Amino acid sequence: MTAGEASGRGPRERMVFSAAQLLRRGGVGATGMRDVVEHARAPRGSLQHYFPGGKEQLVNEAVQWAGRYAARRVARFVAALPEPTPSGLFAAMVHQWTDELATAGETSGCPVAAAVVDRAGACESTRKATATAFATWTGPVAEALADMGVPPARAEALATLMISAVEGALLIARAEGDVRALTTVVRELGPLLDGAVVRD
Amino acid sequence: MTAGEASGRGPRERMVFSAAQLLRRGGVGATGMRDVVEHARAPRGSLQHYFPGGKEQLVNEAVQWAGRYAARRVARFVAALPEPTPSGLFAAMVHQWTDELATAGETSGCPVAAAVVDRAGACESTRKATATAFATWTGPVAEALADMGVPPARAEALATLMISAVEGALLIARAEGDVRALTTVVRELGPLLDGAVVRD
DNA sequence: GGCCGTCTATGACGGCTGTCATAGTAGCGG
DNA sequence: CCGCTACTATGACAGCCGTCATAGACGGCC
Repeated sequence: MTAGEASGRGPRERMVFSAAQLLRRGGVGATGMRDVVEHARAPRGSLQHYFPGGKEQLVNEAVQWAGRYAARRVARFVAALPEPTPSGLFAAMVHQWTDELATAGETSGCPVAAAVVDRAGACESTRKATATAFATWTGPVAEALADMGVPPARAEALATLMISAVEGALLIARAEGDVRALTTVVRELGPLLDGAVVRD
Repeated sequence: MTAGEASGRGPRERMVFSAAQLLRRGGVGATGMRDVVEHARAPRGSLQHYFPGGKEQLVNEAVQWAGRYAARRVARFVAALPEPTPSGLFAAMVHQWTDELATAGETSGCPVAAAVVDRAGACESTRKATATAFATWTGPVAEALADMGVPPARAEALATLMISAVEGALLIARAEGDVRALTTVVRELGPLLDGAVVRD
């Protein structure tokens, strides 16, 4: 979700991308439509053209985009891992955020989490969008675990645990302005994850 | 954080309580000052009297209150546990939310998480308030683990892991409208927690 | 009674928000 | 050149927000 991710694309995709970006730092309330347009360097008039459903639609698409993005990341991690282990995958997933906090000194959060916090109770369509986003994120993780030798039944559960831990630790890390919680979670959860692998 | 928690108290404490309550469901943006006053059945004029620092102060106090509340809960769990084990404590912590979702069919989230998502990047004082809230929550948990036989060095780390897992699973549960993530996390993390106990 | 500190009441203000109405331009097939 | 579709431009609107100014009520204490 770094910069340059959406250059060359059409204005529509740039707006979705920018919305996700802005959601990460201030939540739904602090993310104005005008801000999105400006951040995406898109024409303002295009808003009502591409997103007749208004802010709700834009937020929903941003959330779904984030889900697909996370899934893509996982796939890339798995492909790049020298010798794939569950703890290695988990470390790679977390590393993305520790890096960001280390370089920028301040983290943005997860756009899906922001949508849940701000809209889950008020807007059913957005709630569903966040649910599918988590699902499209959990899927590849569970699949990767299964490929590493984790029994399929447990792979799904462990994937949920991994994502829960990441999201929670990210909250704490943002609060503390420090990567401590993220690194702690990686260290403590690693052995458990690797222990679920069944040698064959 | 159930109803009746703040009856009989002065209007000031009622407003802090109500703020925390409202933060849980819609985040900071959706929580208006007028809403807080109405929810607390407090006089509107008292706002600028008790909270001259405005919304920022009110949110900060609500967050700190939530931290103390969570710590109190943990202490009560520990006292009530028949035979104290780390997994038992963790299950009790999570049970509070599964209960709420089961009865109400819809969960509110954690006010501290809401404050982080909506204000961590914009308001330094609120960010610090969330950090101390997490700290006052983690403290009793780590202490309880140490009392159960977990080496103090690991107790702190495991407490962070537990709270991370709860917060993350709560996000997923709200998104899915289902307790699945919460129960999964309890089941998968339990053995790891109990395994950290050093018999003497 | 007069004063004062604590608390409450109420209306107004400026600013920002999402949304919409209306009009305009660009490009293309005919 | 016409007409059509896709896209953009811009200003206005109603509504809500947090904040503040001002003034009133209550109660104790000299």
